Amino acid sequence: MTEKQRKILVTSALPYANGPIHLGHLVEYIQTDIWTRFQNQRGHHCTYVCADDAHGTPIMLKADQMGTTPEALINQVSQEHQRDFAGFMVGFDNYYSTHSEENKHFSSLIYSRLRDAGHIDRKTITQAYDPEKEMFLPDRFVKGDCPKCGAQDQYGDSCEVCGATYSPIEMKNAYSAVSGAKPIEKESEHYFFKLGDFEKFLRNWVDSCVQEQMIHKLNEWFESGLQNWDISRDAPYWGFEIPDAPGKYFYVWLDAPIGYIASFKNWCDKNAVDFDEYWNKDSDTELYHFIGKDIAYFHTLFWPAMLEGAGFRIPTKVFCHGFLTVNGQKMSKSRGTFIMAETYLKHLRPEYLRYYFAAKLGSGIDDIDLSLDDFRMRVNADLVNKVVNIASRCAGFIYKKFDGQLGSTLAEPALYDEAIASGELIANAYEAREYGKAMREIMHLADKANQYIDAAEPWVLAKQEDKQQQVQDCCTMGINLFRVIISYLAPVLPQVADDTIAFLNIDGFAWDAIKTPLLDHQINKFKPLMQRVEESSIDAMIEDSKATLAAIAATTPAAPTPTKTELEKNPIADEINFDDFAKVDLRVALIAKAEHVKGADKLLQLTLDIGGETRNVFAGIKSAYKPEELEGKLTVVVANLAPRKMKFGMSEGMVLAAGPGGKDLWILEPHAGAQPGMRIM
RNA sequence: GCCUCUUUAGCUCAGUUGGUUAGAGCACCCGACUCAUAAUCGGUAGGUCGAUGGUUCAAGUCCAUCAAGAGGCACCA
Repeated sequence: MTEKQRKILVTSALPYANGPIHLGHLVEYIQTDIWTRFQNQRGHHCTYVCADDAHGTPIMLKADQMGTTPEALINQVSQEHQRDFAGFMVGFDNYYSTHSEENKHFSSLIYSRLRDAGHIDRKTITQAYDPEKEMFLPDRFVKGDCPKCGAQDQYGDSCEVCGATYSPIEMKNAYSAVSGAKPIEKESEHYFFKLGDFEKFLRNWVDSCVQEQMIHKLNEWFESGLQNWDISRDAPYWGFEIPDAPGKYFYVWLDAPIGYIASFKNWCDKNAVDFDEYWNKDSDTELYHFIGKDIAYFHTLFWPAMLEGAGFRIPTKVFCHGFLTVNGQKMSKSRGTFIMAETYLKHLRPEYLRYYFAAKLGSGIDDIDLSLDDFRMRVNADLVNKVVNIASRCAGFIYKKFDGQLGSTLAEPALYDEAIASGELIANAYEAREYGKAMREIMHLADKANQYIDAAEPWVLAKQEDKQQQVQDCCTMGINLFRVIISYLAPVLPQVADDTIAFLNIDGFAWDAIKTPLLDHQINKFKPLMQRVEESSIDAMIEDSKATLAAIAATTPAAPTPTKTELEKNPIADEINFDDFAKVDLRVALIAKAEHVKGADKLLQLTLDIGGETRNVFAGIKSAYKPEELEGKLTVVVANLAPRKMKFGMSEGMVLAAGPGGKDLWILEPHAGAQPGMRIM
């Protein structure tokens, strides 16, 4: 490599310390980890730091709810997070917490520098206040009825039903989601960061430092004007107290990105690295932040402005990625597709997901989809059937016939050169975060290798006494191609890479090492490097996910919710297509006869006329209707429901009714004019 | 409501600044092979590039409108 060694610091967004890591989070950590491993493999000095985002109202309240302290909560969550990241082989150089001395120091330092430079303003604002809990309420902790459409139980900032936005003060029947008390308005002085001071700087910065797609978004923000940013919160608040303002605390988003600095500083102190070289204003090191597109505002506006204003270096680039959908839809708890990292790891190997994400990731901000069937087939086909197979089919000959000794020449040097030559293309793709492109290129090489072995036919040669040398040579060729391919895949598959190092008896996978082929070299016995993804494992993971989430829901204390809409009590079922609906044959039915059933507490026996056919149906509506109220009326029946044998006879259909039960039960009745037997569509 | 992104073969995705018969992998079907974790190799087949208009000698590629999906709209985290 002619390139000089770069010094790079990368970060992933700090996960919030009030919940577990799920597969959506992992898109980012895996993306960043692959990039970091790639850079180091290339011989650069790339450091990857992260931390838990450990402050804010939600953590304070959750700890309160659980009867513990915020410190205890964030310590526990931090351990879980680190366990999950380690499980997915996300190799942070340092994983820290925003609740640290370093972070307190840098938060105060940056704040004071901004204040001294005149970038901090103070203003008194009116906010919702919970008189019972004696605390100010963030908008999302106020609930009530939408002032525009009247929808019940909406959040304090916007209505999910009509889409209106408003202030919690405007809501009707507002209540605190914390205590249930009626919030009052209360004034308080807040501290503001004057983002507008940096507009010119930011407009400049943006052009070179974010993806093209993000520039549109940022321009939109510029057009609508940069507003001052409220960076203070009143006690009680879980965070750092503002140095010159007792009772005021830094808003969690002020100290969160500073956590990048703090985590790095913590690592520098432990490893005797020069912190200033990386963070001084004139630093020539590189700094990259990998983030989700949802937090772009903070990382592309507030964050560079804060750094600029406080005299630190600014990020080289901010890389945004999209969100994860599962089977084409948002992750869903009821569908079992809201999969926690921990749950995944109980059933599947982390590298499967690392590869699948890599195969789908590009440099853009598009969402990526985890299609579980595709996941299984893709991983099996690419990694097991293609890549690992190369070693598997060559190693046996080398080990059995030649004592594990590779030959002294490459049978097909042109093919090897071609594989080496594509390294540049692959490296460029990794560098540009076009992992999908890199994976395609690598798989193309794997195809070439399998084609080569097929054409060389070592299994035929092996049967001929005078062709033994050719067997050794062509398998040596195959093993060398395998080594090249695994070298290219090493950032994505760290464990496979390590196992391959042991198998091939080599030092490692420095990027340029493969330029020298492995000849006259002793290798070890081949052990399967990766097993197939089984459909049953995926099914088990989904089931486990559902069970895990149900268990969590059961142990989480319900927040006070005075009123619930019908939809909240009983959410709409998963979407079906028309064909699914058409399977249900609904018919207008005339209740020809209705009578009590002897010995039944809840049932009425109905004789239904569905136009030329009568049905006997037992309906559990005795608590709400008298037989004489029903006779002669029309209703709706599911006509193709399988008959069910009941204690009192066969029930040949089901009458449709709504309501929770008891007296509150209402059967459906079509408008006048409908005729028995008509199909309802 | 405003905005961003996505929509290409059954599935998952590529398609550079608009230019000859739209590509890959997987799945399917046919054939070959048996070294390999029932892997591999060859071949066939499969698309009016979300819809409708428009610009152009020429559009998957540009413009407009519409539809579907994901997401954002900061003083929420």
